[in-house]
Amino acid sequence: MPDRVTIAQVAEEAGVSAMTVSNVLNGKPGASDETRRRVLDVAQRLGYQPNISARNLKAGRSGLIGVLTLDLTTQYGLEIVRGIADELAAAERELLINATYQDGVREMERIEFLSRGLVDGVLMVAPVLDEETVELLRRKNIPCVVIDPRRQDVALPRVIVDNYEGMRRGVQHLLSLGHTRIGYIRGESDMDSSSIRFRGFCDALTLAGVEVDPRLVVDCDFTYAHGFQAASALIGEHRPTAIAAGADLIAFGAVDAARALGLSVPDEFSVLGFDDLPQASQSFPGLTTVRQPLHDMGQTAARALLSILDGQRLLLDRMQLPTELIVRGTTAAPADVDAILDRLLASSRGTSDDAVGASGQDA
Amino acid sequence: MPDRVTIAQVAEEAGVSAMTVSNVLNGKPGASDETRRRVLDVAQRLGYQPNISARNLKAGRSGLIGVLTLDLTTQYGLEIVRGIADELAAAERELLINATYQDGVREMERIEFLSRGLVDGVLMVAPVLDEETVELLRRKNIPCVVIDPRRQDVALPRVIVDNYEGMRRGVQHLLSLGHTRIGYIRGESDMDSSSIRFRGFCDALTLAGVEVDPRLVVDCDFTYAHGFQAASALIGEHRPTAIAAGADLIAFGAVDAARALGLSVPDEFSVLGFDDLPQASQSFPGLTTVRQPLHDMGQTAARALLSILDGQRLLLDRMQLPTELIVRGTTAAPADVDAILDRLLASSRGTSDDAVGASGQDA
DNA sequence: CTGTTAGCGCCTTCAC
DNA sequence: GTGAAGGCGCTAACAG
Repeated sequence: MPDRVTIAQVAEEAGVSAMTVSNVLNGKPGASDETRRRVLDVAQRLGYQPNISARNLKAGRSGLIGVLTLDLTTQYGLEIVRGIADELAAAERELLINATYQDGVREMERIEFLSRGLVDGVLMVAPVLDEETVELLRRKNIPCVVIDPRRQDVALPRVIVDNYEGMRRGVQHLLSLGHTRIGYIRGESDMDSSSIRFRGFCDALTLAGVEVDPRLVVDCDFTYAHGFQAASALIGEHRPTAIAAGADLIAFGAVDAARALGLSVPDEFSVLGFDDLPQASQSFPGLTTVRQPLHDMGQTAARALLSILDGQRLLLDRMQLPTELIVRGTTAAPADVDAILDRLLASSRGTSDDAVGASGQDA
Repeated sequence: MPDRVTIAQVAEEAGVSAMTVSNVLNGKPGASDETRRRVLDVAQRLGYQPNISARNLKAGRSGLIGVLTLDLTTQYGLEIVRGIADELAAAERELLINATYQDGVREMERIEFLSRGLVDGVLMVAPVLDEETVELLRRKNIPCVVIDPRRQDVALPRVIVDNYEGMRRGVQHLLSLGHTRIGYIRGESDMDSSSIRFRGFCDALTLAGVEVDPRLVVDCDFTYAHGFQAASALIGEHRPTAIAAGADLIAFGAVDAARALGLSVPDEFSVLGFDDLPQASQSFPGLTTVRQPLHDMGQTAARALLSILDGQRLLLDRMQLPTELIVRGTTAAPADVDAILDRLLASSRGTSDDAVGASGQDA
C-alpha cells in the first residue's frame, strides 16, 4: 500500500472543501482563478493524484477489461492480445490478462471472479465456452466478445477468420508447384477451425482432380513436438512430397522432421503453415504460411467490446476477417522423394538417428 | 457494466440487515442457523457475489499487482511473467500487465498511473529505471521488486542471475571442444548483464591461454534479424569456428546465418546461446545455451514482493540465481571452416544468395 | 463561486 | 444473535 494523499488533505491544506478540489482538478467551471491556482498549487506540492478505485466505485465501473487467453507464452494468443492492448490503450482502459490453459472449468471460474466488479467486460481468445459459461455470461449480462472460439456457432459476438479460403489457397499453391502427394496435419480435432481448414484442403485437391488419401491425413496437437512426431511418421511411412499443417508450430516441427531425416527444405521437401507467427519470418528458410491477421483480430474484438460498453448495440455479431497466403522459403517444386529417401536410408542411418535424439531430448 | 446484485438486495429479500448478510457470507460467527440458512439461500438464488472493488476500497488495497515488462511478445519477459503469475495465483492476486517497450518515460508514466490506487505493488522486468523513476518509487513508497534491471546496482530489491559464471562455463564448453577462434556477439551495450557476460567470455579465453581478438567481438540488439546480420558479417569476414551469443534470439539468427552460408550446424559451425528460451529446445538441432531460470526469477521476485506487502522487511535486497549450461545440438568439435567456406564460395554463389533473400524478405 | 449532503458497496465497531 | 452508524475516497446534485 503506497502512501496516498487524499482529496481531503489537499482540501484542508488549501483551505477549501473537497468538492472544490475535485472540481478544479477535473477542469469543471465555477472556481475563482485565485482558488484554482491555490488548489493546483497544493495538489502539485503534495503530489496528489485521485484514487482510481474510489473514482470507479463511484462511477460504477472499474476501467478494467478482462482478457482470457490460452496462457502467457503461446505466440498465437499473445499476438491477439497485443492487438487488444493497442486498441484499449487509446481508450484508457487496462487489461487483466488471465490464462485458461484451455480448461473450460477454469475459464468459467475466471469469468465468475472477474465479473464481481473487477472488470467492465471480457475478451476471450480461443475459448472453450462450455454451455454453462455462455449461460453465465448471459445471466450476469457481462459484455463479452470472443475471438476464434473453438465452436464457431456460439451465440456471442465473435471475431473469426476465413479458415476455408486460407487453406484452400495455400494448398492450391502447393498444387501449382506440382505437388500431388500432400500430407495433411490437422491440428486439434475438437476445434471447428480445424475441420473448416481441412475442408479447404480437400476441396483444393478435389478441384485439381487429386484424390484425398486418408493415409496422408493425421490429427495433432498445436505444438512443435507433436508436429515433429507426426511429420516424421508421415514422411517415413507414406512419403509425401509436401506437408500442409493446420498451424505454424506444427509446420516448424515438420520442417525440422524433414531435416532430421536428411531432406533439404524446400529443395527436397515443402512445408506449408497456418497462422504466420512472428517466428515464421524469423527462421531460415522463412515459412510459407497462411496469414491470420492476429493483431487485427484483437483490435477488432476490442473495438467491438468498447462499442458495447458505450451502450451501442453491436451491428455485427459475427466479424470474419480475411486470411492471406504468404509465400516464403519452405515451398518449392517437388523432388523425387522416394529416390532421396532410399539413398538416405541406405547410406548413413546412424547420423540421422543421432541428430533426432539431440533435438528431442527435452522437447 | 454487468448486472450486479448488491448486499442490500440480499438483505431485503432475506428480511435481515446487510450486516448479517456480510457476516454470514464471510463465515463470521454470531448468526442463528435459521438466519444463516435463509441468507445463504437468498444469496444463492440471486447469484450474489460481493463487489471486489468496494471491498478493496474499504480494505485500502486493490488486490492487483502491476507488472511492467518489455512487451507482450518477447518470450524472455513472458517466461518471467509466467513465473510471477504462478506465484501470485496462490496468493489470490491479479496481474495488471503493462508493456514499456524499453522506454524510460513510458515506464515512469505507467508507474505513476498504477500507483493511483490501482495496484498494491509493482514488479518490473528488465526495467530502464531512470533516476526519476527510482525517486518516484521511493517518494510514493511503492512496494517494488525489479528483475534483471539494465543497471544492476540500482537501489531497489532486485532479482538477478549469475551472468558471469554462466557465460564463462558456456565458453569453456566451446574451448573444451577445441574451438579457439570464437566469435562473440554481445547484445545491447547499455545493459550491465551484457558487459558481465562479456567478462565471463574474456576470462574463459584468457584462462585457456587464448587471446581475445577484438575483431571477433560485435554488439547487437537482442533480435533474430540483428543476430543473423551480425553473424553473417562475422563469419564472412573473420571466419570463426564458433559463435557465442549474448542471447538465444541472437544465437538463432547466428545458426541460420551459418546455414544460409552453407555451413552445417554443428558439424561445420558451433553456436552457443544464452537464456534457454522455450524455442531453444523446440528447434533442430536443439540450441546449446546457458539457461537463465526465468520462471524461477519471476517466482522469486513475486514472493519477495508479497513478503513486502505482508509488512515483512525484506531480508535480501539482492537475490542472485544460478545459471546452467545446457548442451544440446548446436555445438561440436570445430571443422576446417576456411576450407569449407572457400569451397562454398567457389562453387554455388547463386544458390546461397537466393536462400538468404527468401528468409530476409520480411525479417 | 463555494460548500454541504449523500451515496457508490462493503465491512469494522459497537450498541442493542 | 442482530442491526445501526460510520467511513474507505470520490463526485453528482443541490444549496448557500
